[in-house]
Amino acid sequence: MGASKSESFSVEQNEIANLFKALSHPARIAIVDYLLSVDSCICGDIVNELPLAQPTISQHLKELKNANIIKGTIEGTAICYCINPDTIDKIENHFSTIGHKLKNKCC
Amino acid sequence: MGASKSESFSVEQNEIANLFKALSHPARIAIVDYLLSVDSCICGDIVNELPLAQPTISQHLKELKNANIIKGTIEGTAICYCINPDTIDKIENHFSTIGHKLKNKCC
DNA sequence: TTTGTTTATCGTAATATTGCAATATAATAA
DNA sequence: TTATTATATTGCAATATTACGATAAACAAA
Repeated sequence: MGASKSESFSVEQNEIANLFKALSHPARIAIVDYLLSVDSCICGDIVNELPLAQPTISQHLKELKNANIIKGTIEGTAICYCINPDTIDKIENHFSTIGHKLKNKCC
Repeated sequence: MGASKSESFSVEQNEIANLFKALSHPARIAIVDYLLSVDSCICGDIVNELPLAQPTISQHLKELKNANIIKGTIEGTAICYCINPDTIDKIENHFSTIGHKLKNKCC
């Protein structure tokens, strides 16, 4: 035992939990912050922006890509990453729904 | 090696990552879902609602409490948990900010 | 007091995550 | 072709998370 009992929960609950898991590390938050801070989507210097080794950043980028939080397209020799607005919308909607449900309660 | 290099990132980045970490497990999403589904905040039967042992649920509740996502107040012999709207607001604002930043870009 | 009920903590095994050196891959430039 | 540059993958050690049985703590009821 020790593994997450994900099969005991709904597909939706697992999906949203996986989205949050992708954002649950400060390095990945920093990557998202950086992608938002540059004007265009053309990047390829994330490695120089973060205090982590290249393989580590590559791994974090992979997790963000798997969760559909960022998209990467090949741009010559570099890869151009940018944020996937659809996924951001999805998370926004999740919290907007929670917010509405909370208004019908007192706490 | 192995441990997260959280000290390399900003306080804000660590804070928001910790919020997401608290929500990055389907059991904790299920707990939040359940708290939203009951009409009042009076609960104490979460253990019967989830397919996990009581110590495991107690541990998940503790993590949600530490992240300020839920609040617990003693209600006689049971404990009454409810969602902390301030923290939900905080996360909503985070994504609303991201949404606005994204509108100034093309992807 | 004793009993039952509810929640928390301890201890531990199974599993997952994190970080990086070494290496591989892919594409361009010389 | 041979560099050079950018990114990905592999392998592994360190650490963190997850789950739960056993047990404790707190408290109301009998």
